[in-house]
Parts: sequence; structure tokens; C-alpha cells
Amino acid sequence: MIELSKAEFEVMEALWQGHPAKSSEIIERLSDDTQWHDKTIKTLLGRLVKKQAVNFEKQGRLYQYSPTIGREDYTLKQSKNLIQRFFSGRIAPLVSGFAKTEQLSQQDINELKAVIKEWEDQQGK
Amino acid sequence: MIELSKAEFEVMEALWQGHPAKSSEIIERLSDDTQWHDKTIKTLLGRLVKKQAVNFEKQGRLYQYSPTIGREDYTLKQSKNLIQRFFSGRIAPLVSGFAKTEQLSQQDINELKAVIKEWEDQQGK
DNA sequence: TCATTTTGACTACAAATGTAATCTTAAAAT
DNA sequence: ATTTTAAGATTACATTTGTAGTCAAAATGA
Repeated sequence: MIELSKAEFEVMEALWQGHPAKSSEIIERLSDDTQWHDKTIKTLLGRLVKKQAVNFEKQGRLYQYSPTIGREDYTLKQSKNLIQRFFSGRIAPLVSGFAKTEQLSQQDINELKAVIKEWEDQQGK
Repeated sequence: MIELSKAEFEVMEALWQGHPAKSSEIIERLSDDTQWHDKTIKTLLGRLVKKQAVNFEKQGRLYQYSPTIGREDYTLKQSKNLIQRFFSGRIAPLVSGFAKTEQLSQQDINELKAVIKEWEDQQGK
């Protein structure tokens, strides 16, 4: 599985916002959230290409970069990995701990209910 | 916040199992799960002391190590951090994604229901 | 008592990571 | 046409991490 460092993940975020994208666009997008030097971002892009999390096509002398992995896939895999390591693969302890100190919205509750309903329908079947 | 590497976290796991503990005990516990050389574990223990995740008391020429941070605290903080970075701080997307590919137990479901109930009681109040 | 083992302290070293700077070449500006 | 700029390639360098090895002192065994 492709592993991304935190900085690399930030670059992926910028790329997931829209692609293919030129390095100048990625740098532009990241300028909102970070103070990174453009050289830094180029370095990170290069590492992402090496890791095959990103690929590019040449448009003349410019490169058009695209992610090779989806945000959903990546974040979910990482989340599962953490849940495995920290909570023996069970999600409920995480949710109850989380709920104790974080604000849950009505939408969160609705989505949790939907998950439960789906599970119960599955059981009855 | 104290940040632990993966290897350091494994050592903490061994220490959380029971403490204070001598390095020989920690090494013994870790021998079940890893192939680490005892020197490696000593190094990691030293780094944990430096990071102040662990402290020790001298018992003669031996050290008795103890964690300074709780497992619950640490894992929950890291989880929140991940939820923040990956899901804008909302837990529901994680839960629904998780539920799609992982097995949920009846216990998980019960705990999720309890979280929901608590939230709803809070709202009505 | 002398050799051996064990503990903790210190040192080692490659890979990954954060954070750029320099070099080369082509395009853009004057 | 020459200078300046911008992109990508290559190089740099400190810190963190994984994974030990060496050294000194104390304890233990023969």
C-alpha cells in the first residue's frame, strides 16, 4: 500500500481538488494553507511520482499531474489501519471516545443511524 | 502533544500491559509480537524517555519504567487528529466507510446505539 | 577471584521526511 | 538577440525513525 507522509498528503489534497493540474496550479492551491516554498512543493510532487501516487503527462514542456489513488480509498485504508492498531479493529470504542469530547451534528447522528439500519437489515435477511 | 513512531508505540503497548516494568520484562513481552533485538528495544525506551512518554525510577542499578501518558488519551488524540485531517472532523463518514467493508459485531452496534441515545437525551434536555 | 553476562549509556548508519537551493533548458520579456 | 524567468531535474542538509553495535560498570557464575 502506498504510504504518504503528512506533507505529501497535503499535496495530494491540492491535487484531489482538481486534476490534471500543472505544478503552478498545485502551488497556487497550497498557498492558501501553507507557507511552503514552491521548490518544496516540487520536491514533494517528485516524491509522489516516485511513489506512484501521482503520474503526469507532458503537455509540451509542462507536466499535467494526476493522482493515481483516490482520496476515499486512501483515507479509509489509513483509518482502518489506525482502528486496527489502536482499537483491535473495532470502531465503537473510537466512536464513543470521540463522542465524549467532540460535537456531533444531527447529520452525523443520521448517518450513524443509517449505518445501524443497514446492518440490522442485513442481519434479518 | 507527544508524538510516537510506530515502533515506539509498540513499546508503549508492552509497557501499558503492566507497569512499572524492568526493561527485561518489556523485552520479554515484545518477544511475542516482534523479532526486535533487545538493543533495539533499549534504544526505543531511551527515545520514549527523551520524549517524556516514559519515565523511570532506579531500583539499585536497574530501572523501573512507567508510561507518563495513558493509552486511552493517546489513541483518542491520534484518532481525532486523523478524523480532522481526513474527514474535516466528522466521524460519520469514517463510520459509514468502515461499515461498508468491515464486519460490525452486535456489540459494536449496541455501543453505537448508546452513543446516539446519549446524544439525543442531551438534545432533549 | 577472574571470566562472563547483563544493564544502561553512547555511537552508528541507512532510509524517510521536511524544507529548500542549484543547475539546465526552454520560454517570455525587453 | 540578449536577459530574465519559470519548470523540471538534481543535489543538499538536518531531523526522525528503524534497527542495531560498542563500551563501561556491576552482578553473577565457575
